[in-house]
Amino acid sequence: MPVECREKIVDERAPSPIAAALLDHYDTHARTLAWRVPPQQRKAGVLPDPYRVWLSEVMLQQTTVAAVTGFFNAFTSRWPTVEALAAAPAEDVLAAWAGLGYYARARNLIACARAVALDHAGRFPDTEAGLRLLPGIGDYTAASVAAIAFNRPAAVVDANVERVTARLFAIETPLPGARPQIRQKVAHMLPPDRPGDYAQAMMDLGATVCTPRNPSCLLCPVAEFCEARVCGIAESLPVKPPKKARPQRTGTAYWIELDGQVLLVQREGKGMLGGMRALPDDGWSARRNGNAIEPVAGQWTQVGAAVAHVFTHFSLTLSLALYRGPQIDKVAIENLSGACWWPVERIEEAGLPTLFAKAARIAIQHR
DNA sequence: AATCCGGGGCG
DNA sequence: CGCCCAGGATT
Repeated sequence: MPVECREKIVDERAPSPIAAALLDHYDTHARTLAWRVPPQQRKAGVLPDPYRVWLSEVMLQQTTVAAVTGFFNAFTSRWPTVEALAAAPAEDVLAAWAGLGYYARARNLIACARAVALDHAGRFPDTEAGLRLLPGIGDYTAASVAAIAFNRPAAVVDANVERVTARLFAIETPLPGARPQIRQKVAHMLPPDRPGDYAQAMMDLGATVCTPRNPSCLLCPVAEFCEARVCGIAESLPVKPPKKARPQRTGTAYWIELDGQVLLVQREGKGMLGGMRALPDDGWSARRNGNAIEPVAGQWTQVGAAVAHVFTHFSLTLSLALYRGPQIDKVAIENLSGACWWPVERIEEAGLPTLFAKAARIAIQHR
């Protein structure tokens, strides 16, 4: 075999100096997070509980660490194992998820926990491919659980890693087109002995140093390797596609209270806020305004203060109407699909998504 | 490849 | 106020 060829092979297997610098920095600057094992144990080679890694990763999908931490602690206190979560009533899990958003995650979380408990004897698959087959686990989450919980050499690419990598290699191709190239760079740098720490080191760097705006290049452990910094274009990377305008919609929610109880409904299993408890409303959606038709005949009071709420792809101005009588038949109104009466004093426990929690708060002030 | 799906925090 | 975030499922 020619020497050049052998050298090339050896060169490709040489540890990436970037990964080495990242890991050194991680060893002294890793964030302390609720789902991580303490530094002492981590340095001793102790891996985190796959259940906790999976739960944290699902919660962290498009969601910040600050928003997740409280929910993670509440979930793991209440359901310490995947078997416990699998055995929980779905409505309890959905209610516990209320306020965290992207409720399909909660529905998939339940399905995944039950699949692991029933089909895998309570053990998460320890490979990327095995994990990828479970509900709610896509490319990113499969790679991250495989790397972090099982130390598998998986390329973990989230928004942090995309940003760090796009800057390190001055990749000016707009996302998502740049993803294959980014993924290849991440895989190429991957240190075979510490895939989990490497993934978390990249994410920590993106979260604390290589931030979207005002990156702290002076504090960056890999600044000397960063092509974007040399070019002075770090802050402009990665290039993202232009955002679409958000339509403005209007709708109405209805507060029907009788004997200290308020009428709630359960929303359809799919779509907006799917499966969640809610106030009855007039059918507003991202596509159209609500029809403002009251669910039952009677006297209604319009509350002046409406709820302004911003979703990912539209903004909603939600009006609120309070039922003022005459006294209605409790049984009759339960014909509304998924209707149930809920004690007003315990409204916090109903598991209302934030939009309806806001509306309920205003209704209680005005009743 | 596009679109749909929450909510909060930050500059 | 706009931008961002440990993305996945569906079409």
